[in-house]
Amino acid sequence: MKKNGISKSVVKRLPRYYRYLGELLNAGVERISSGELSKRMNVTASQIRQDLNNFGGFGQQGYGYNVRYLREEIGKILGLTETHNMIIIGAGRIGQALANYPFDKYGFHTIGIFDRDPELKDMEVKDLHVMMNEELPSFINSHHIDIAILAIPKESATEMAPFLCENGIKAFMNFSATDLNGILPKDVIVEHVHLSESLMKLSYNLNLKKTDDDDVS
Amino acid sequence: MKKNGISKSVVKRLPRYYRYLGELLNAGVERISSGELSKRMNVTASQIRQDLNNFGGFGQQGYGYNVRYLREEIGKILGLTETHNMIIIGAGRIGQALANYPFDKYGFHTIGIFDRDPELKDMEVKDLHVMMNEELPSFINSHHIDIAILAIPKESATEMAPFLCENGIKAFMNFSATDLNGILPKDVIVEHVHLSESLMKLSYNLNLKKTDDDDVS
DNA sequence: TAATTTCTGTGAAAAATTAAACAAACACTT
DNA sequence: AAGTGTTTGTTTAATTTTTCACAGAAATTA
Repeated sequence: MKKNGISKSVVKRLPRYYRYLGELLNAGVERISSGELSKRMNVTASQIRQDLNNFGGFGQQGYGYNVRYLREEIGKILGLTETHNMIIIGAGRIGQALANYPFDKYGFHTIGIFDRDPELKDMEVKDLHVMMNEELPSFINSHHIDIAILAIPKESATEMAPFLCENGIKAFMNFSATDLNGILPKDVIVEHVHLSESLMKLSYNLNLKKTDDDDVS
Repeated sequence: MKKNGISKSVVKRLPRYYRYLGELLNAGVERISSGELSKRMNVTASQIRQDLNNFGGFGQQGYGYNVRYLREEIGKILGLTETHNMIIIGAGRIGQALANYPFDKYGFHTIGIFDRDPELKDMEVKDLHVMMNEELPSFINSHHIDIAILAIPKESATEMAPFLCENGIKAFMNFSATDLNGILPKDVIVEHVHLSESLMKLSYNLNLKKTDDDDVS
């Protein structure tokens, strides 16, 4: 559950703090108290203070937190001070959409997009040209890749992920409907985006509300 | 945190059980014990049994769980026995990708896709034609819509979401970089997919590993 | 500059989540 | 048909997460 003393629950909340602080900064807000931030974010002030104090004391009694400074510090914690190179595996609609998504804003740069379908070879996606999977090893070898985004079906993903690991990839953002369980070295990092499962959660809550409403009537 | 006695943590795991059971079913596995499933899923057998027993006793001592039956029951709990109609707001790359995503497999049908850009009007997306936002109220009124997928920037989302609520939408899958905090009726359900934040979590873990590795050397 | 207010950092309490343990129920074997 | 082994449902314990509470530090005010 924990790694390096920081719990997953805390880490999950950091990007959200980062986002809210960015919005405050844009709005010209210079300082903010945990109490005020808690109101905006709908969490307890105590949780904000506890979360931040996992990494150090960024605030000052009687003053609160300096928005710009705190945001920068969280950025450092999240590793956003350095840029990350990414490749996208799969040049279908999802892959293309992700290639055009403004991840660059946070230093995540897509520098290659790959597919196995020869029909797609050289197709222009954003400012890139689709390459073939065969070209992956040499491309990975000649560029520093931090993250591979898997925008392919699960059958391909279970095949490609270990292959990519063998070629040096250490982190994945996985859009396929599999957990890649047991097929990757344990030090490889995977972040899952399971879209169907998000919808199922939504469906559960809809279902629940319907039942509750029925009870009332 | 809880609603109807079932905790969010449990609900979050249900779709994953559902997925694994589907795979087992496809593999022709008729029955499974919590112990065996726990090995495959990398969770404790105790947690599986606890989770399931929130909804009833689906297993049998000395036998385990019937895969098909358990999957069906979880499907019922998740509300997958009935179909859900969805509309997609935003016909950009993300919207188009989602329109073509195989959500139908689980009963989620996209029956309309909308944009505000007149250039996109009538553009064909999957088997649909892009409609203009102005047509939303009448469309919602004449169709039963369960879920609206927000595939638009945050500025548009904060504008469209309340508007859609006024027109009867009760649930959102939100891809924009906002929580829609405080602008929606409290009974409206929102499921967020924050792609940038997923990458930030990944970045955090990469950063952490790098630091750990440095410590070792 | 003294008084008052604000607000953090932190230790302790409460709540929630996860894991362990085991009795009872059933399946399977001989 | 009795005995053995398996596996659930459930209670109890451990752990984790969240909230509470407040001393003390700094800012602001008078």
